Amino acid sequence: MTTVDASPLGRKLRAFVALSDVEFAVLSRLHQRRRSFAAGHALLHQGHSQRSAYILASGWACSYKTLPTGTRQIVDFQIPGDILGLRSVLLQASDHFIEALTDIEVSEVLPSELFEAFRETPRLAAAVLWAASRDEAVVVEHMIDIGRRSAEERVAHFLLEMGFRLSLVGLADKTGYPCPLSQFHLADALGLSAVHVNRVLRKLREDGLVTFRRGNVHFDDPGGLIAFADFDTAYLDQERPLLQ
Amino acid sequence: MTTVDASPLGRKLRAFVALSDVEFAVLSRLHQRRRSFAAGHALLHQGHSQRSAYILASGWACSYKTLPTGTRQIVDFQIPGDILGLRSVLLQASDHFIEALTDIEVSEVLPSELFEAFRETPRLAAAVLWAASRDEAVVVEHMIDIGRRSAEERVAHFLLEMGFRLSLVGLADKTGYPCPLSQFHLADALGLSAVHVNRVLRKLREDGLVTFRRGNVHFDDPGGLIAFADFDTAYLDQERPLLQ
DNA sequence: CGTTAGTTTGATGGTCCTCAAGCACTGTGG
DNA sequence: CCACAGTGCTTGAGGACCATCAAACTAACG
Repeated sequence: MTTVDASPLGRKLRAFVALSDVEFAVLSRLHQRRRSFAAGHALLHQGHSQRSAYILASGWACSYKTLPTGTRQIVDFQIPGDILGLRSVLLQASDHFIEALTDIEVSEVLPSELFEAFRETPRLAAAVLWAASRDEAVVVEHMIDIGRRSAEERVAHFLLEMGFRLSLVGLADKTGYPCPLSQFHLADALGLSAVHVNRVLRKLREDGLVTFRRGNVHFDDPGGLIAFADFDTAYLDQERPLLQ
Repeated sequence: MTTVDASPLGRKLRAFVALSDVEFAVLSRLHQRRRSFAAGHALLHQGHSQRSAYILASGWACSYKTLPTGTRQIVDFQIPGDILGLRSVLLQASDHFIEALTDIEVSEVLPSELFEAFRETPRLAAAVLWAASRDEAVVVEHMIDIGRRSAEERVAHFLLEMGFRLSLVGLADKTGYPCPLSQFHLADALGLSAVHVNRVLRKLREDGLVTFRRGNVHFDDPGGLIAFADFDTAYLDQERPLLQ
């Protein structure tokens, strides 16, 4: 059972359902096939039909789509405890790319194993559906960022969101977190140009709100930043299990 | 069984799993509690904890979030066959609003019924997860629209997407479809101002690509529009059931 | 026939993009 | 030990795209 206890995914799912011993065991089995990938490795190609999903154990990844013009849109970043490629198991073909941003460790899950696990323990299916819903909520908030917030609010909101998500798996505290993203990554995620991201980061730093530098995010004025970005954790919240 | 056969949701889910008689019966049961709402009725309030999900039988709805500045971002439009408020059943509280755009008919589904259905027929859970994944793919494409496409491409892409989705439930053909949206709706969905939407629609009409007027979308040059918008149906596709 | 919601068009300006060039840091090979 | 390249960061100048403000117009409806 320690395997699951130690896994970020187990921790996440337990926030939604109180998992029984049997369900724990089934979840453990999904963690069997451990693999490592180097930074830059593509786990999933747009347009290919896909065999596996992955549970991210350590490192950062990102999912993105590309346009014929060569620009790309990063849809979301994945951190430990997140499931990679769930959608591409269920849909016919992958409609996006997934790439390791750092060296990562994952558990590979075959579609058959996933469906078999659902068949055995429907509550686990509900829990995975919950996790997928939460991911969608993140994507939606991301869309609000791009559609209706100014560049400055957008960057502030995004840095806070990643901080909150990382803190749920013990990878951030209130002062900040290590962050492997370049300004180009931020630009591609937030629908901005890298040049403008740079200017915005400078502004936020000069205003004493947040410092993004040398692979680290430091919240200089957490309260001020939260107020400025209108950051509300409701869409990320998980206070107590919903299903007993 | 005719109930399910006739329901747009049944049609949608059968594209993913070949449903057995038992699964059909469970799905029928979810359609029992039929209700009607008038245009403008709010089915779901941001911040409230939610009791029910709804399966949309007829009419249009939309989900959106609001910002303190008073602006709003429409996340997606729902058409017959779509599930409303699934996320708010699973997450603690609703993080968005859902509103009827036209008079609508829905089947109300209580969370307990949904979980019970999952327990009885895990394949139905997988099918619902598939439907949720597809909805997320739509939201993601929507994000690409806002983040990386010009206003003109964005409007063109959106009109094509709705056409394709509607055609899957028999509410559109290649020449166009009836559409209850105002230019304000388009603006709120696409991250534009209503004034600019108007100018873009005029341009698309003058270029002979598509006409949006008096509650109707008419594709004047479907091929040209698809090319212009770089529209690829991959993310919406459902050619054959994945699970036999 | 007044009211209201939605559409259309014009004028002005701000946000953010693009292009361009210089800087800082890191690792590599001569 | 020092070019040198590569990657990412920084700053400037000019301009495009789209927002905002404002006002007239149309259609529907009581």
